[in-house]
Amino acid sequence: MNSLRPSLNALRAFESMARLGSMTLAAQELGVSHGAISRQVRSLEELLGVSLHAKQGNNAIPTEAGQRLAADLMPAFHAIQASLAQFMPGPITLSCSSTIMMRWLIPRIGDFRRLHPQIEVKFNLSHDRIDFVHDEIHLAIRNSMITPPKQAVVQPLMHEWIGPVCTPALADRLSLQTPMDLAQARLLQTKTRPLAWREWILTCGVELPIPASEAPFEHFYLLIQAAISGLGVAMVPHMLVQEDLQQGRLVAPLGFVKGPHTLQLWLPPYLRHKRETQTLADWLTEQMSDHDVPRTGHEVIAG
Amino acid sequence: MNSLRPSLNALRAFESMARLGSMTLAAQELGVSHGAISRQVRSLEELLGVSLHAKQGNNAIPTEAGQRLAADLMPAFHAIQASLAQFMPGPITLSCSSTIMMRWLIPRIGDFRRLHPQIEVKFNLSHDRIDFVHDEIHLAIRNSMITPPKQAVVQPLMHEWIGPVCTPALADRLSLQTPMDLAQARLLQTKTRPLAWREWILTCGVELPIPASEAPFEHFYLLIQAAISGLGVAMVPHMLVQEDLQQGRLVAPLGFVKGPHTLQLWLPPYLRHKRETQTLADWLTEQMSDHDVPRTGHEVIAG
DNA sequence: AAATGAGTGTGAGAAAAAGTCACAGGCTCA
DNA sequence: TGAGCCTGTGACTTTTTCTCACACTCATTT
Repeated sequence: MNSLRPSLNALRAFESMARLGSMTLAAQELGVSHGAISRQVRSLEELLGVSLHAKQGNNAIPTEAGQRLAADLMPAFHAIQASLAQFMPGPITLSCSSTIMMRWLIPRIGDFRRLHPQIEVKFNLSHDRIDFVHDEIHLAIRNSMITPPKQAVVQPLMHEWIGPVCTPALADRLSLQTPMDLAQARLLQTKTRPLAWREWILTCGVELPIPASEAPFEHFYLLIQAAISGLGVAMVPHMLVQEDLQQGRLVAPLGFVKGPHTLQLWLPPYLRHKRETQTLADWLTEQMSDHDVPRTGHEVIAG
Repeated sequence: MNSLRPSLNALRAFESMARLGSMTLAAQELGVSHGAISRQVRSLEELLGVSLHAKQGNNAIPTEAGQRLAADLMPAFHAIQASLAQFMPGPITLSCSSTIMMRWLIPRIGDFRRLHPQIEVKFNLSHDRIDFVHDEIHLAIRNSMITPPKQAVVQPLMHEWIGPVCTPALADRLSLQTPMDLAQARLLQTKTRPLAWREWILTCGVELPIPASEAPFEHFYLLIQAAISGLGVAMVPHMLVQEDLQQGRLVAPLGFVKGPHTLQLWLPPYLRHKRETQTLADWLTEQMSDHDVPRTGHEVIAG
């Protein structure tokens, strides 16, 4: 091989510059002065004998050749960064929706801390797609309606059981006994799951007009709080209101049915051997498995 | 990002060591002394806080953690190397079988040299799978029976027309007019295409015992030479004997049929924008297109 | 059992690479 | 037209990387 061997640092500097469209930003990202980037890029251009960037106004824009090179380098440096994640010290980060965090994880995480006091866990609140490498996330709990990043390892956690819940008083007032009795009720909604009622109605096969979307709540936990305050009937996954049902703050007179979605665990492949990550993944899987079985023998769980 | 930032050179040194299983070999690969590798690996281990290699006898073997890291780094450095290929000066390398080289390319390459005197072309003789990056190959002509590397861009070049050929004298002696007349003939074979006769027999739908494989030739061009010398009847692609047919050294009394294979051009994706590579690819495609149409209106070409 | 050969590890110092600083000069926008 | 950003660069410093030479370990041969 008579291969060209540009310095890896020069390639990284160029990649960063091309990606960020600015030497100054690249310098910040790499923790050096802008002059360092400028020199590295220039030395790379001299070695390759090609102009890789041009000054356009105040920005450094890659030329066409530069764009091609950068496009090839980007995934490579991304992969290198990812490969180091397994050795990164410090807390491991679990990404989940704020609702799961508030209503499911916080009540249970103490158990994990007790079992594994040496593993520090951080949280990232999000319910959508993420960049595992950039955001330094180790695990993510996601609804199956979100498409996972293509390299992610996806493990099923539990089926989602959904049903309408409200305060005992409201259930009484509406004399909630069949789905039809909901016609009188105020049906509460969330922005994050606008199809919740429709999905339940389809799954149950009941005849009920799909409720108009009046002032949906931003988050599931606000919706649940509203239901607890007696504002109306909420369509929620069973796992989020288990405690409220036990304590009698909420009732589910129509029970729960297996909804169309599942909860999944996403795991970036380069962390599949990191011990702490696996420990947390195993614990989550075990905890979730409690929710996966209806509490009665039937498909419908009595609230 | 509090990211760990080991030096890229240390990562490359480690990757090379892990891949080659030896610091000395890694040092040779990277053009430095073995001491340099030893230091780089040690500094990486200290930074990550993990032992990445162990001395086993006289070799440096990666630990399990080391193997995981190396497995992630390997494709990344491979990609970086590949990304540079488009800027590599010097000749472009075309890989093809020695037979295509001898009987198709050599007679025609002068035309390319005339059209593009500034593009220097080198040849790599091989008819099997290749490593584009390691062997620094820009283009490969391959039969469709070979599976391309998964990232390669594959372009069809031409259908392969196959048929039996021999000297005019032998054709006379056998009074070759129908496939059945071949029953008396000595049917020549090659190691590189043991199924040639069977494929032709199947394609034509004739009834002919598949010939026993006696002393097959190593290469197609030896087979053709044998046919020219009157040793027997060879089953060959039309493109390889075009000239011999024109000059009357060989005849094809049974014509040619479209065989089950095609010729393809393989192109590594990171070179799809290198101008010289594209120029050669276009020329090859154009030259080959002449062979893709039978010279009569029928499926069978008269020799 | 000692010698040999092939490999890795390391201290001291040399060489090379990368970076800093400070200033020059260009562009944009109000 | 001048403030605010940006990139480019000469001179110099700092950091990284490498070499060399020798120590040491292991496996194999004599």
